Amino acid sequence: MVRNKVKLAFMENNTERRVSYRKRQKGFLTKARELNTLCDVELATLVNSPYHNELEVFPNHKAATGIFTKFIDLPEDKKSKNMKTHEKITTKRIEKIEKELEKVRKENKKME
Amino acid sequence: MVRNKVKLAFMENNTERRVSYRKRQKGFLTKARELNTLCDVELATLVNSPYHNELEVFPNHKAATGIFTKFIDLPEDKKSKNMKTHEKITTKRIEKIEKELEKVRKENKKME
DNA sequence: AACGCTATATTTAGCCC
DNA sequence: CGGGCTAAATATAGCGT
Repeated sequence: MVRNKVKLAFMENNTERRVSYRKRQKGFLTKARELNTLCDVELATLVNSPYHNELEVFPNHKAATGIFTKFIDLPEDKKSKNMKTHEKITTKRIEKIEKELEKVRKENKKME
Repeated sequence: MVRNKVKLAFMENNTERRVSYRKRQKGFLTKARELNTLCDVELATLVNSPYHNELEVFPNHKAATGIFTKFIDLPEDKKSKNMKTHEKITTKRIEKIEKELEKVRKENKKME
């Protein structure tokens, strides 16, 4: 992502991975905070890594628990009110992801 | 964050907010994916917004449910200082094993 | 191991269609 | 509205301490 591009794959070097983790974890939380504040959406994240003792939770333990609980308890049928619409959305999302995947693959090839 | 800086506050303009949301949501998921892949940590996110019908879940419904459940079920006493010490020991052990793993990997590469 | 620095890669606000 | 473009802001890999 800088100086040299980094291939999107597990970083095998322990030291580098740890340093990268610390930096990226910080950036990730910043992005979460920005999205949350600017657009006022319900957002929670959870990171469990061997690099810190406690879990990294956003925005905080209580709020995250609330959001997660609501998600887990969500009955199956609530997840697709209208199957056709649901399928359409899913298809679109898959197309998007496939495009991104293709992009990433091309980028990775370039770097080799 | 570009052209003009944006104040870290709720965007009052509906259209701008929606556009910003779409862009930032995409960026946020990318960052989650990168952190997850590069550092191989247990990571889950959940975004519920009025801008899309479904919840945005990372990495997927099943994995997220698992991670969230584990988090919610975590008993209070697991957060005690004793536990932290224990976790520290575990972390150290993991570090040791990882170093060994790295060593082995290097040796394997040499042999290729 | 953790920090600070900086050169680049990446993200994204403001526009245009 | 949703997609594409681009300039400017940010994030971060590699390196020195």
